[in-house]
Amino acid sequence: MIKKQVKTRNTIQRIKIMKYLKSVKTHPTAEMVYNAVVKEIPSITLATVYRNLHNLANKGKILMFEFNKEYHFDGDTCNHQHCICKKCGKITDVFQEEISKYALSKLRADNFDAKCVTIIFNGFCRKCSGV
Amino acid sequence: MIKKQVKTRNTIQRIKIMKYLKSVKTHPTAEMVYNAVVKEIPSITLATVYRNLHNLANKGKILMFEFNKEYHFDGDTCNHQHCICKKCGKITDVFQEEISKYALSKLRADNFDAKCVTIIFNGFCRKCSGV
DNA sequence: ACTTTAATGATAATGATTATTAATTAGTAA
DNA sequence: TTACTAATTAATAATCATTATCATTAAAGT
Repeated sequence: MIKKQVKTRNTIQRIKIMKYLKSVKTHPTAEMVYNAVVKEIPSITLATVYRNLHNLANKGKILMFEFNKEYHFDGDTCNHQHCICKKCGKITDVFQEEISKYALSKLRADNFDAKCVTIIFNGFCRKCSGV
Repeated sequence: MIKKQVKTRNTIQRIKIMKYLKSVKTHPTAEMVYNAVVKEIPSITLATVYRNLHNLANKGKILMFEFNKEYHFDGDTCNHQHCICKKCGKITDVFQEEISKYALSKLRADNFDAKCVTIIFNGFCRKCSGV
């Protein structure tokens, strides 16, 4: 059960991508990340952005979730939750760790070793709830 | 705020799709639903399956969520949770309504009108946790 | 400086989902 | 029963986010 540690390299591409995600409070898609980073590294390609985002997510350095057939990335790996508006798709953060903690502590699933919980509130944002 | 009620029709395609989802405890993709239903209605197409699945999900008659770039459907709309194995992708059900109830009741989000919660436990199933 | 191999850039390929459109058909009313 | 209307279908093409391929480049250790 010894997992061979593939050593990673801190390329400027990866560093810039990471830095961008940390600087932002949104939940950008790969393309949005690309649009931001390409300003600093004109030669970077979308494929490289995807590669690095997956790499970072696998290492647990960023979060990744799917919505509307797109991956969204989050530089904040602290235990938080999301609200997604069913109408406009806007994603906002909720920082209530007790909700995740409760879920994990109450889970009774003998055949499953839960590492973390994804909690998404589905509903309507202020702007869309009156429609 | 009067939403025009588009009247739907109970086509045999829709009925068979619904019946299949109710008969199963898995979380099939559109293609899996197609493979099952095409045995009874050989002329049905994948596009029709997609159309109906979206239709049923929009009406709240089935649940729908994304995983591994695919939509998964669930004929059970009761408040339950899911466990997804990070390794093999297996999805299993958890029926602990109190977890969802707690999350919804504790949520403090002034600008968001939450209708329901999606709770997904990420980890490893028995078979994969020993690897 | 030299070596190793992870990572990149360029590009093609993949594959789930959606759009289009003419033909059907469920549901309703005559 | 028959006719009517619009929802739905089957067939098919198109979309587009993501992934694969591969020759080249460049981190990071020696």
